[in-house]
Amino acid sequence: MNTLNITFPLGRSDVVSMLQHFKISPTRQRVEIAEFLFQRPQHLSAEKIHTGVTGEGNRVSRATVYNTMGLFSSKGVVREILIDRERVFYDSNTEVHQHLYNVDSGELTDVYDAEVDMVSEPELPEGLRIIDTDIVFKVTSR
Amino acid sequence: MNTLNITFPLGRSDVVSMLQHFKISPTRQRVEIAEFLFQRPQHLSAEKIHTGVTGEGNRVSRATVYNTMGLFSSKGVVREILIDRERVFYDSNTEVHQHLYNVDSGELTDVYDAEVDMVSEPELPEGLRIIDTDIVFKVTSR
DNA sequence: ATTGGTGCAAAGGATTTGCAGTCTA
DNA sequence: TAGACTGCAAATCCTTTGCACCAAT
Repeated sequence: MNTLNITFPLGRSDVVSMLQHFKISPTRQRVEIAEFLFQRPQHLSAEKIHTGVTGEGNRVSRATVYNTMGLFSSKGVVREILIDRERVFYDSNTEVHQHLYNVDSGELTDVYDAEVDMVSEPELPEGLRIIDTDIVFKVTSR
Repeated sequence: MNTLNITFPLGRSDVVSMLQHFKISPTRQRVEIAEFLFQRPQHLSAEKIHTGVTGEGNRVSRATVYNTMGLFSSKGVVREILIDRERVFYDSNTEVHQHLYNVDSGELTDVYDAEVDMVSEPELPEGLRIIDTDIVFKVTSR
């Protein structure tokens, strides 16, 4: 996966070059969405993104948020996380890392423990290649 | 996680004792659903389960399928898999294993490579314990 | 002009919920 | 009889889609 080293937060010009790096034309809406996403590493739902971006005084439709996040995911700008039954989360943290999901609270946090990287890849059928490895530790306090 | 060694397929009496083992009262619907699930290790959506069970001549409502699968998941009878944006899958394979998800076809297959088990667990905040570790390798043929 | 991008509202579809009826201890 | 369970249909709510308008090359 084509990732970048990011120093949060990213300013407007950083965001623009990032989008160009991923061959995405930096329209106003996309830049505003990306700026919001890369203020810090975070896990956001489409709705949160929409609220956040419009809350900053920008005008972006819900449909465009979905379009844009679909585009960003497919290009590798963000990572799609499917953990919560309710909705999709988008992870603005592009570093290699894993997730801790608290099933009681729904809270999702990052894990960086180096040892996890030792996971060896499975035998793959001909012609297939791994594009992403998702590791989620489900935890409870009960 | 409280798992059992299962030899597929499970017959009605096996299913009944399994449910009792998990402290689930074996109603007619639950037994029929479990029988369908444990014919073989498989990944099924709620809709597929409903179609399959009623197709065998049993009468179970969609709501009961959802109720039952929620109950089975919470008790550890099956494992919930959230990979497909569209719907939840339930895994009747309770052995420790990982998944290969073909993003092109949506196909989900099991992985048993022993090496993957070497994954070490992350440092956990006080009072939390891991109840499940999900590892998904996303693959493509493109 | 053509292509790509956006916005709005409606549609779609999986899952949940309310509630009445049913079974069972 | 109480409590657990089920079924039906309506409601919910995230996400997608159809389509008209706008922007940029």
